[in-house]
Amino acid sequence: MIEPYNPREIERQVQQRWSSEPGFSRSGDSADRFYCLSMFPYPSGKLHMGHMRNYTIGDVISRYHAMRGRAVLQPMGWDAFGLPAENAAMANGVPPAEWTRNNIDHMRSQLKALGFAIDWDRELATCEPEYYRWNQWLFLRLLEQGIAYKKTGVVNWDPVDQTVLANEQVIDGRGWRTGAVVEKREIPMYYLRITDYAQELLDSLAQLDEWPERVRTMQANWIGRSEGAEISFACGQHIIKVFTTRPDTLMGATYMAVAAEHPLAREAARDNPALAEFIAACQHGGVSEAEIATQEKLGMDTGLRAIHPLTGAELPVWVANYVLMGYGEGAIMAVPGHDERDFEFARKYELPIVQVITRPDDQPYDATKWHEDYAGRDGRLVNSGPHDGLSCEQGFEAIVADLERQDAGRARVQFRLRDWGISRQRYWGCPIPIIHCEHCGDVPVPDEDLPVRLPEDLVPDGAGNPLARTPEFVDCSCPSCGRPARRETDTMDTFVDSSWYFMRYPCADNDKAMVDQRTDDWMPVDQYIGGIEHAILHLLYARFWTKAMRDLGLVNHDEPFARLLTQGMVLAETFYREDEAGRRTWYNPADVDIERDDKGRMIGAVLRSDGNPVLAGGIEKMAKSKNNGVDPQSLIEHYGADTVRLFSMFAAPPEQSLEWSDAGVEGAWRFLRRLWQHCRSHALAGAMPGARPDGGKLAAGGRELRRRLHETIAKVGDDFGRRYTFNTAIAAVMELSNELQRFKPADDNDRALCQEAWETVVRLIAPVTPHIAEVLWADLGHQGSVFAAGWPEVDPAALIRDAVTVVVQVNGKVRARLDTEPGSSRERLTDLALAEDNVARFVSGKPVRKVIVVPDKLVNIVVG
RNA sequence: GCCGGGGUGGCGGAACUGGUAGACGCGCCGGACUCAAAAUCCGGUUCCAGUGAUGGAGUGAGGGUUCGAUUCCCUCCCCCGGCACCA
Repeated sequence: MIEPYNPREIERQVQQRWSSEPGFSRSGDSADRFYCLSMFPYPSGKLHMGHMRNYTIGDVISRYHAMRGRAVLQPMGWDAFGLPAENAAMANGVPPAEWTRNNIDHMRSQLKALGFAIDWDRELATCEPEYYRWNQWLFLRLLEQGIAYKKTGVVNWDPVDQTVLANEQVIDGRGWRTGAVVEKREIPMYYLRITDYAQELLDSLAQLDEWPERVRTMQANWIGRSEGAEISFACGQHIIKVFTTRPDTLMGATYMAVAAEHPLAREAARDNPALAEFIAACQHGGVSEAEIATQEKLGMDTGLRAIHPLTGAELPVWVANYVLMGYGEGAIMAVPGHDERDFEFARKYELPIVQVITRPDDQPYDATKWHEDYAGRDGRLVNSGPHDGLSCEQGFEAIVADLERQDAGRARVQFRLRDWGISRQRYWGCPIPIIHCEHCGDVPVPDEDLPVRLPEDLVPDGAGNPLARTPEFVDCSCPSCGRPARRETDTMDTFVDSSWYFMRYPCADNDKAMVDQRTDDWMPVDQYIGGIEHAILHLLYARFWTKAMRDLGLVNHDEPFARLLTQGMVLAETFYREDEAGRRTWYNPADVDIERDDKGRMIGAVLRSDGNPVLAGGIEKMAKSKNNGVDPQSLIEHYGADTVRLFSMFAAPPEQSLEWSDAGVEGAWRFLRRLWQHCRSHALAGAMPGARPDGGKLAAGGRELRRRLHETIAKVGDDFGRRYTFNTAIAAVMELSNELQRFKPADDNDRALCQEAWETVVRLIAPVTPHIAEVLWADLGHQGSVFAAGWPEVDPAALIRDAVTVVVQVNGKVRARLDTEPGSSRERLTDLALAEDNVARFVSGKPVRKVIVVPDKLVNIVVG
């Protein structure tokens, strides 16, 4: 009698064994190292499905490489600073530190229950002084290098709460708590000169050939290198500097536009109340690019006039809300004839539009309607005086040369990328180690005084930074002159914390240095896994930080992540009811029963508790707001970790979004139970560990099974090691297992085949469902961990086929299939194909014009 | 608005280099077992026509290249991610 599959019991036992004997080597001594890193989680309270999926992917890859004999490092930590802890504090009055640490404890135990082979000795949390002191230390080094510097920046200001808001706290231009119209406000902040690295960050994307192409494209577009010219326009005593990618259209410039924050706009507003009012109005609304790009284009004439550097013509200078102070020079030369935004603006304010580039086929220029080709570079210059007739490229060169002669401009490269503002006016973050002294200015905290510790007992209330109201933190003496001084109360962007945590894991116990030799030994990360939502910011900052550390001589690699896998989101069905006012109440899918028609289509759904209907709201990302989150914890308790891991790897390839399905989990559970039953019944009949069949003595069925077995080894190894398509790997193991379960051994040689096959199935599935694999491996007669047993080898002799199926098409449509010996000649395949009745039917009476043969695969007969 | 990705049966997905569309799983239908139900096992399952052999249609829509297109090219529609202070 085989005892039933009881995951709770076996997972507990196996995890206990792993805690003393992890099953695979993590020592850093091996030359063949593999650093497998998953993005560390924000400790929000409990593990969600996205985490579960992310870390399962990492664990599968780690365990696969361990079975291949590599020393694997798979660490875990906590991205523990950030806004949600402050929000929780406001809601419950609990200090962020306490809330965060409780969450970490809970989530750590959840990760352990999932059986991830994490090296917990290296755990770190960014809110611990032992970690963030090195943020501060490196910041001071960057300050010495001039990479860190101070300037003003624009933030969202809530005039009621008197506080700076994050972009996500601005909803339709209003503060989330107060509903007050948000204003833009300029404040001093610290920046990092990531733009100094823009060219290298762009160039070295080319060496990241194991990153998804789309991530590299997004980063390249984000960095946004453009070649153009810097041009100076005289405006009274002032010079307006602009950057343009189209100096060839300079003769079409009909006005200038400056940002509302531009010094010239402010000066012009001093004695122009209407303009001052307009500039003030431009301060309303949030600072995010999406908000600015979608707002209506507005502008006002400053009354100032700039001089065109080549023609001497007077150009009106406008203030326009579509010009960004943060990009280029905060001013543009407007060429409405050939720039869509300028065209729209010029039409609206009736500014002149001049064509200076011809259209394709010399079509006439229509200044009443924008055409796509206006922005093209294929035409020739017109209305451009001496440059008429030049191509855009030649015009570019000629006009830049003119400008250089007059000292009014030069060719220049401009990046879209802006310097990284790291100051945050928030409590729960890493303090910026600066002391403000009335006499000495901004003084760095001396290294020996690091870390500047964040007080952990404060509770934010939404109105400003509580640090600023804490004299014990703020009041200090100047390190330079010793007189009373004030400590900086801004903290660092949490992207700083996450820009180097992966370099700390290898040396997490070092309290003397930020990184040491072990960091160089393990870096770069061989495989990094995380959400696609981090494709730009986090990954770009981490790349920059790595290069900055390299230039300080701290590490010797250029790029932190050799290979990147970006996982998709986890989605679930949503259900709701609507009251008379149109307000929706959302119900968790776990509490809803689905009604189906006889084809399995959903025709309705009812709430289990009251039996009344609910409406389906479509499939959406799991979120609190839609109450469609499925809790991994309850599933683990019900089915065990292996089932949940198996389903999440099986339901979709990792890069795609994953639609959660309880029925699908049930299917994964059934598979594991069948595996358990059949594998154990084989073992019970007499395990023969390590036995292998004599291939020559197998009957046709056995040979077929053995061929499938070895094909599956090759397929699964490729899927785990190269393609990372865990879903197809699992499907292949399922197919093999189904076939094996149907196979009835006739003699001892067949039983040896069964032993080989079960040992293989268990090892192939082990990275995904490690607990059941360990137990079945022991049942098959083996001592020690399945992860120490190594990955199965493909026997090439087993792969040889007796027959192949060749498809026969007539004019591209399948008309027959041939079972034939492999390696048949073109002629033989053609003859066999034409001899098929159904093929003859479609060929008869028509001349054969062509026959295409793909050996062992396909014959296509083209007739008529 | 800008940048990036996606769209295949009732559902999740497979088809890796242009060569059998729908592997595997779910759901559904039928059967076995059972006093009965659950569980389990066996069979069927893209749609339309046909008892069947088979035929026709079919990978968001439209067009193109090709002997052959889910795959390559063009136009369009819809959904999702990012947009620098969510992480």
